[in-house]
Amino acid sequence: MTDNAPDADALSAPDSPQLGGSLDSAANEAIELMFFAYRDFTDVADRILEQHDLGRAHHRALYFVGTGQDVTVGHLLDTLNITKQSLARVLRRLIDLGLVVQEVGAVDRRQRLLRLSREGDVLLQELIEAQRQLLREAFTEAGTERLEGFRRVMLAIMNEEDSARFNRRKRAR
Amino acid sequence: MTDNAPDADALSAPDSPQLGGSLDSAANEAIELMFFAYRDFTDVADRILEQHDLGRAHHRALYFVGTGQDVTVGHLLDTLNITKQSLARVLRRLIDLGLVVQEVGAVDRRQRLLRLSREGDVLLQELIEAQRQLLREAFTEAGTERLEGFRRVMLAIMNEEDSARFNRRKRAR
DNA sequence: GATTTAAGTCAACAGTCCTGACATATTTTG
DNA sequence: CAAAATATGTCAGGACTGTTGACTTAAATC
Repeated sequence: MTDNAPDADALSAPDSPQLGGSLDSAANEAIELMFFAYRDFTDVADRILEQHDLGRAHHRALYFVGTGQDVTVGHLLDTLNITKQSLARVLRRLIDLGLVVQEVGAVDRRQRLLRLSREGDVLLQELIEAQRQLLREAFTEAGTERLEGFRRVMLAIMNEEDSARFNRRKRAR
Repeated sequence: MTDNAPDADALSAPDSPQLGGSLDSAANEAIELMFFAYRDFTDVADRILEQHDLGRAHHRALYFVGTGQDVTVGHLLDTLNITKQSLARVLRRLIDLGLVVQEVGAVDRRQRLLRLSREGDVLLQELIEAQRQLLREAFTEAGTERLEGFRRVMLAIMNEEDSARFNRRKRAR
């Protein structure tokens, strides 16, 4: 290997110049894909939430209460990465509306186990179905053989903490 | 083909029962992938923005000013889907900080053409590089052969207006 | 010259997030 | 058992981002 061999850089750098460059332009493109796709993905739920005078924060709380088991306030704080005060306002509203109910924990009576009421579940299912429909159509349009690529890349974008959380939740299903 | 042939439903329904069910569970999974991946994707930029006392709204404005050409206030309003007032506050700050500069439009003097100052470009490049790095690593981890699947699904998730906007921007690059 | 368009601004309000402090009940620990 | 730690709830107050609606100015267009 001489100093000016074309692949001298390729071996010392993390990626070959070509691959690195193509990864870069793919990443540039993906920055916009993330922005627009996420916006449209949340939009379909936002339209439903509007009719109930609820926001995204309520959606998130509703979602993780409804799809987890033995969810406590602490679990939610952990999953959502927000402060107690932020969650309290949102949870208070959901409880006052009768969408979420609390029970004193059986093993640890300091805990408040959260679960959805029937009305809460109806709303959550409506929200989930709207996003599920969008995604089903997207998978079909893109070709279901491309689903695995999408899954793996999204999983790789997640940090370790969140991918661990994701896998825990998936295992629990 | 008889009425009770196994593929009778498959042909009349949008999806076969099995495929529909597997699409549903893939979509359920994808709902969480979208949530966690987007959060971690924005987090890497948020950490940089924090150091400059800027928020996500500033990031978005900076991004579309910096990556577009002959960007006017109207274009930005259109792309970001927010109100004039919301944008005004954010843009004012960016201009006061000297990150964005305005010029009177040459063809239409009512327009204010927006562009980044050198400092604005430095910051934007720092933000883009942080997200690009995350995505490069994700692509490598997932395997670059999976990139196309990711791209196509994300594109299919976008609504028509946004995918048209995305393609216009891409063509312009 | 009248109308439309692009942009800037003002006032006011809502939702979501934050920090920090403090109270209560309950569990765990020394 | 008393002390420390934990789970939750709440108060005060501040920041950012989004909304609506109305009005002004300047320039382009009809």
